[in-house]
Amino acid sequence: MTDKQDREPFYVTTAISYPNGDPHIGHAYEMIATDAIARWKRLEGRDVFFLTGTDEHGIKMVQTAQAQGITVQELAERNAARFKALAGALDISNDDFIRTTEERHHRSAQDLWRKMLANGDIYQSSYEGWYSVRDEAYFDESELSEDGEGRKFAPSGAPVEWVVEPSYFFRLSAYQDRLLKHYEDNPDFIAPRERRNEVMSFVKSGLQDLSISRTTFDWGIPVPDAPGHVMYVWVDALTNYITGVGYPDTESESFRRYWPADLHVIGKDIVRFHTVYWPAFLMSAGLAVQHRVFAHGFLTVEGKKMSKSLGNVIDPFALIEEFGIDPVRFYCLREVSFGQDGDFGRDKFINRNNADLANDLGNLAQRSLSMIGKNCAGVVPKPGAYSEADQALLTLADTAITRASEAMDRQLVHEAVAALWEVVGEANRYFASQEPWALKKTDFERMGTVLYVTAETIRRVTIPALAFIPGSAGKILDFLAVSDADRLMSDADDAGALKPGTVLLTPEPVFQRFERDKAGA
RNA sequence: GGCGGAGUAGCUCAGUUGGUUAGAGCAGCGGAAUCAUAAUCCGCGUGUCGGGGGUUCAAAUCCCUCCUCCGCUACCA
Repeated sequence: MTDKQDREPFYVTTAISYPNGDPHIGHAYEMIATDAIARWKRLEGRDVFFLTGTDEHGIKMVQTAQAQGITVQELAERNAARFKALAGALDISNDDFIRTTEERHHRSAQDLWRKMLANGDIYQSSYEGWYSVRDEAYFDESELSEDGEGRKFAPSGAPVEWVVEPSYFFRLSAYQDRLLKHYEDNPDFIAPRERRNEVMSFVKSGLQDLSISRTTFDWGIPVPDAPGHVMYVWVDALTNYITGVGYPDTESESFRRYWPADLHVIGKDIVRFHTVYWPAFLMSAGLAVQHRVFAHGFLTVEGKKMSKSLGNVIDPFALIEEFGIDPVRFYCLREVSFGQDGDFGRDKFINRNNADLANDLGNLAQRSLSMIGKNCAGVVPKPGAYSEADQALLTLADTAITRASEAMDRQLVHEAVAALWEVVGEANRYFASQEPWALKKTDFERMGTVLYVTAETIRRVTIPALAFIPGSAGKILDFLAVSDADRLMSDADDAGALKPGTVLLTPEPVFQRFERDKAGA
């Protein structure tokens, strides 16, 4: 591997999670998908910086803490630790975990504020609206209901009153044209495509200035030189992406190296914040805009929306406990079209695990490698001349790897996985049709060639699979005696890198199979 | 309401410069094989391609209309 400085940097982030509750499968999903992208880029030899973290300020944290009878600091500590633990439990390869309550982040957000202020984009005015004290939130007139006496109520049923609150505003209206031009000039800025259309029509419809400070609570980053004001959480939260690489020290090595980010992976619900507000803030502060935002969909559970009241919230820790990390990762990456909504269903999960992992890949590795173990003394056989069938399989591996790479460049993770597994399926057909167990008696040398081609194909497919199922793919590569240094995409591309004569380890089953429940939900 | 997207086998979907018998994976049924984690391989689908109308020699693929679902339509994140 070459020196870090010689490799092209790639900076990727998840959205930071709001830790006013326990992490659920949706948080896990975003981490897993982003991790797959980060790992893939590392396999390609890029110098990856992968950031995730928690967004700990804002009114909801205060409310949740109150409800639980603890301080908001205690709540933040406790839950941020759980999110951090989740990343660990999922084998996420993040390089840093940022918390917005950290001092480095306060400095960063305040500096960004000052830059926007200096640029003339922040001014003081007042925010007026219908405010519900109980909800501690403003509501639009259209959301309110009215009783017979002209009193208005929030959707929650709480009474609202007209409140005028002093607030700082960001001159978002001034950025409409620049944003539109940015979208036009950078057609890949927002993905998937549908999201781009939505954002553009939103911006075209006209932008109003944004209220970016609050005075009704103090759990936030203080606005510089403005006692009583804390920053609107989104100003604070979005800034994490630059804090994570060293802002406000724009001359730091990491900032210069990694900013602007190559990719922000986010949920579809926060597209606007990332594609309208965030680039506008950056432009205002004189910073480069991130290259791309990809919005993923949401997961339902057994076809139903996840909710506390339905009691169908999936605890990712429990899931990993029951099935292991890689099956969970694989399901999220393979079963869901990245960018669209998906469903987590127990039967579907088990089917996917059994079919693709245990039966197809796991068993293929087991049957071929154990034949090498038993018939070739555990040493990679030397292949003879390739037959048409051999060549076809080897060529398919080539094209699949290429297709997978192209898909990953567009974050079509599910397509990348599918491309690789097409090879696995074909390798099984190849193995069955070549019948090496029969060749053992009739043409021992030919058997060796078939086993070699199969093992080599497994090697070439398993290297890219490290991005998706790092633990299990790593085990298979261990059996193949592939050293850590030889597990890059360039090695997968290198047909024939598996050297005859290499002593292999005795293979063991890598994947488990699971029984489907009798009670099919 | 406005703008946008979608409706293809039980499930998830592929399939638009319109053109051979509309495909894949999973699930299901039958068979083969035995190297392997009872894994694998082969075979099996009379699908109104949402409904209706139209253009065309020819439409899942173009036009019109209707139905259904979804997203966006700003300051809780």
